[in-house]
Amino acid sequence: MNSLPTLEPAADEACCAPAGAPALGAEEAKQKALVFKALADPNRLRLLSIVKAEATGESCVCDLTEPLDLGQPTVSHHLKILVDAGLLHREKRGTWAYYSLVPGALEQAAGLLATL
Amino acid sequence: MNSLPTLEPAADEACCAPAGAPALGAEEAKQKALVFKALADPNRLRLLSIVKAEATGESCVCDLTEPLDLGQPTVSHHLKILVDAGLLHREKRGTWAYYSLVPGALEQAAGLLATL
DNA sequence: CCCTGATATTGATAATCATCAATATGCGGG
DNA sequence: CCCGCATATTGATGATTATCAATATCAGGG
Repeated sequence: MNSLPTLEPAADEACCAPAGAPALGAEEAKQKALVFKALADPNRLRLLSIVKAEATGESCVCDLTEPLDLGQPTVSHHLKILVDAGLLHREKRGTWAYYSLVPGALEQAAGLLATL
Repeated sequence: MNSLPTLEPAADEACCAPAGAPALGAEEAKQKALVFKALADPNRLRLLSIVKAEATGESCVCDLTEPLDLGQPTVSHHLKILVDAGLLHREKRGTWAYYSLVPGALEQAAGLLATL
């Protein structure tokens, strides 16, 4: 249903830009923009922050709706965007869904800026 | 006219988060989201990339409209957003406007992810 | 002093997005 | 087997946003 490589396949172009196109190509730019789009919302940044700050490394949706003062469907929606962007991992155990940071994902997102 | 601290005043809060709020606060999140909002557009990423790749370190608008296949007003609009976000610097010499990367701005933006 | 060219601004429009209410799904307990 | 709870999905609505056409600003040249 989705073909969003977003983060993982960062190595989709050769090391040397083809002569005449040293700068970011259109498709490459669109891919990178997807990650920043996911980060471009205050509530999503707070979600990442809360999950990161959790001692266990994971949080369930029920712990996330209250501090953000948002409805449960809205939080689920934001979480889905973060998962699709490759930033969060989702694991369902019983009735609860636990979200955790994808290891290295934030560092990789930061690295996107270095390779502009 | 604008009160967008965005990048520069990153030191607007104490070093230690107030007890009870270990995660990102609402206002802090909004500020950081502003920077990522500026980065969340493919054309703006390409603008940054082109300016960065330029040997002289700067580009004028006339050199930026063509590779992006966008109208001149649209490019000016995107450039303004990048300037407001603290990522680009604008200098007008004669009839031309030259844009250059603000030194360290991309690194600082990347650092925002480390301090979530 | 007008004229040309480069850039910025304004106004309008279509697309995207954040949010909520309502509903669906699916697990665990009685 | 039905019920309640946690989460996901759908549909609708209001708010942003990206884009363009038209116009304004403004420097330099004739």
